[in-house]
Amino acid sequence: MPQPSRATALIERSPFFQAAGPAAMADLLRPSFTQILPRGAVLFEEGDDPDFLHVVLEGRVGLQASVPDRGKTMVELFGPGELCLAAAVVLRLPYLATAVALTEIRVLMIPGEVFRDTISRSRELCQATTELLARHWRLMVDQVVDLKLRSAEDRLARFIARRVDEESGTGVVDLPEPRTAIAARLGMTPETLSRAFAELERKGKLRRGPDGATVVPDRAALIP
Amino acid sequence: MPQPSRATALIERSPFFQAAGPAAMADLLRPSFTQILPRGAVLFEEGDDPDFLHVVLEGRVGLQASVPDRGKTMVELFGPGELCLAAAVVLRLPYLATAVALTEIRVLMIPGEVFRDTISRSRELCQATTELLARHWRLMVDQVVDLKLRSAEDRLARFIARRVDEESGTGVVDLPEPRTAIAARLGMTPETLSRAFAELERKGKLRRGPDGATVVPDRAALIP
DNA sequence: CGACGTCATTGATCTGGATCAACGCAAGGG
DNA sequence: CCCTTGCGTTGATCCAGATCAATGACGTCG
Repeated sequence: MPQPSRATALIERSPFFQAAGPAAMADLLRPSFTQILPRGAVLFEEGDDPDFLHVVLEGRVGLQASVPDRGKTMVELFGPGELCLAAAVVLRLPYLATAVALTEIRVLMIPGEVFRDTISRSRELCQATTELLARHWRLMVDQVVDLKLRSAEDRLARFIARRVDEESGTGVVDLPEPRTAIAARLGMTPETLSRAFAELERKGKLRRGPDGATVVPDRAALIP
Repeated sequence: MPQPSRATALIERSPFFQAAGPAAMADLLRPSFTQILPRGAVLFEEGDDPDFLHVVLEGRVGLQASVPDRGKTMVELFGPGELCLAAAVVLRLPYLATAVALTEIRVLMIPGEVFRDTISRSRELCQATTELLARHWRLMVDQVVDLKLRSAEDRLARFIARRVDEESGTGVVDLPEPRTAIAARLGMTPETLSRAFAELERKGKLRRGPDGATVVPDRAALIP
């Protein structure tokens, strides 16, 4: 059995598993396992049936949607502690997007059947799921508002500011996912992303750290 | 008691109340009431606490978000049978958008406390809510993909096509909400919306009916 | 009934970001 | 060690859609 202790340590903190309660959590974890996948690996593809609920333990996963003739975009990025695509699993409906590992990742795989069974036994888990989906809905609302009302530069600034919170404290953020993925998530081309970075640096809102790391001198100045 | 029969008739069909089951439905409806509001009325405002869960019975409600200095957009439109903003009610968190009546409307008002109590008593209702939110999340994903990958004209075409389904059958769609609201929902200006309509008519994908109604000769030809 | 405010349409112009095109530079791979 | 191959950056140009401006079509109210 590959390090169940590390997996639980990471997810115990997450508000979702907190709300689900220890009993349901144990039920979910018993038949689950973790997997390590290289950058570029595909967790599942558009049209697949949702056999597993994936919980990101390390690295980043991107949810990629595509439209024939019009290319692909990144709908959402998931980091450590986040579950991707509860929606499809809950609805027992095929995924409508593809999940790709944007870095090397460690994921917890919870069998879909187990998740659905546990939901219909545990009231806490059901409510935790409801709240999780409610939060996810709000995130998508934010993204829609961003796309409709904010400029490319503002979108990038806010994206980085959110990462500062997550890694709370030091103004050093790392953006381990490829630029193309960030650009797609923010609804712009890699070229525009590159220019937005340059502009934020020029304005002193950002500095380029020693390795590739991004340094935010003043988080408040970043959010427009 | 103001026509409870008409209210139930309308919502009994909705997949949400179907899934919730008759018992939970009755619990929800007993302390609820309907209200009739004129176009332009505000159901709740950004920052308000969610005291009610609103179910649209007739007319259209728009969910409007605003960003200081950058104006407002319409995040989503809700029609008959749809519940707006389960998310805030579930999370007991202030609304992050404003709901406006885009036409004269009839809404069912379910007290937030009642909804939350019933959820924690009825497994079916909890699961129905989870599935509702999962579907809503998917709708927002669709909207994000639309905004990122499709042209203004395509977005309008798809918007109308969806209405054809809802009113299934005749190719006559009515768009009772003001053009400005549709434009905002689709992420474009009223001017661009107007030109998109003109272009679809020019291509024969749309015809202007006797009154202001929109006629779709061939739904399949509309979806790009 | 006429004045006015609101909203849709149409035309002319402007611009943010896309597209097209090099180029630099690290990481494999022979 | 050199030669790919794939990203990210930078520069030049283009275009979908925004913005600005004017006109028309209704309702509503004095």
